[in-house]
Amino acid sequence: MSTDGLAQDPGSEAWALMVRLFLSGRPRIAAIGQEFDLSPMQIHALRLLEPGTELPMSALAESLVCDASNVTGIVDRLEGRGLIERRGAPRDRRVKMIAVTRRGAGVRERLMKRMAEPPPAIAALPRADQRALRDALQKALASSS
Amino acid sequence: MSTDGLAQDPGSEAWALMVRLFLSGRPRIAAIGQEFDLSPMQIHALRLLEPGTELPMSALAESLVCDASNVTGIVDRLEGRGLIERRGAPRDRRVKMIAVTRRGAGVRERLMKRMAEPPPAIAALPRADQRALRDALQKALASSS
DNA sequence: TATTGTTATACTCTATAACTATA
DNA sequence: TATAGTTATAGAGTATAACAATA
Repeated sequence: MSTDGLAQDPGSEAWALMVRLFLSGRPRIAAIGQEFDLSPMQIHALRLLEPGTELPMSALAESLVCDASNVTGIVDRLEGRGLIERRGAPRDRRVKMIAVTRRGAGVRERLMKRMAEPPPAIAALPRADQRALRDALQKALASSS
Repeated sequence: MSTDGLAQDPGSEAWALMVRLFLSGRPRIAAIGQEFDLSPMQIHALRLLEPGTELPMSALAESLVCDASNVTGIVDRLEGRGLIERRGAPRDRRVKMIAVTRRGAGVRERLMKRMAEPPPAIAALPRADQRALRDALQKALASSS
């Protein structure tokens, strides 16, 4: 007789806890988005555009894991607010390179700083536990990426 | 001279790694949704409706962290597919209780099982690290919830 | 011919406000 | 009058298909 049929091994248990942590953090993410008046996808796109670099629309679509046709609208709205801009590519006149504007870079930096703040559940954890968490995650991501 | 201005303390570093893990896992979540032809919010709603229990629309709205007006549509679509049903409440004829149907319970169980599978990065981790991860997360969530 | 980005279309999620039927 | 849920509306994300310009 199992209890609820889930979470047998420590890996699954850890994963279930991470999902819970993220679901409970949804309001916080939404609130940060409202602070900057940016939708989740706009945040995601801005995050990908490091100042001083350019990305073609196609690369943006791939990183955002959505169809290229959606990127047109996402870029339109960010460009409409002066946060990013479309530039022509030197070799191929079909492609458009996307880059943050100076204003966009400022917004991006403040936004990234807010997003980087760990949620209360993590921040309140004793340093030893934070380190254990960090080390295990570092190991996990080192192997996959 | 700092490296990139972020991730000073272990808590922030751990959080940044978790965000990375979740962002890299987006395609996987999207793929699971497609398998079942369910949108993220439909998945979330189905997850909340444990078989044998009922929830009023208002409770669903609160748990989904969205306006009550949205729940009407989300419930409409799940009900249209026969996965959940609206029932009258005994005392107050204004409220509608939501519950999974027998078919919905079957879909829900298969769905939850797929979602519970940890991503490769976690699954490939040595058991000792999985346990360290689980224990730290357990501690974090115990204090906040 | 093939590819990059756009447009057109249709569906889902989102919030706000106005509405109904109860209480 | 207050509350539970609905409807109306408008904006944003989503995929598919058709299209223009360029390769």
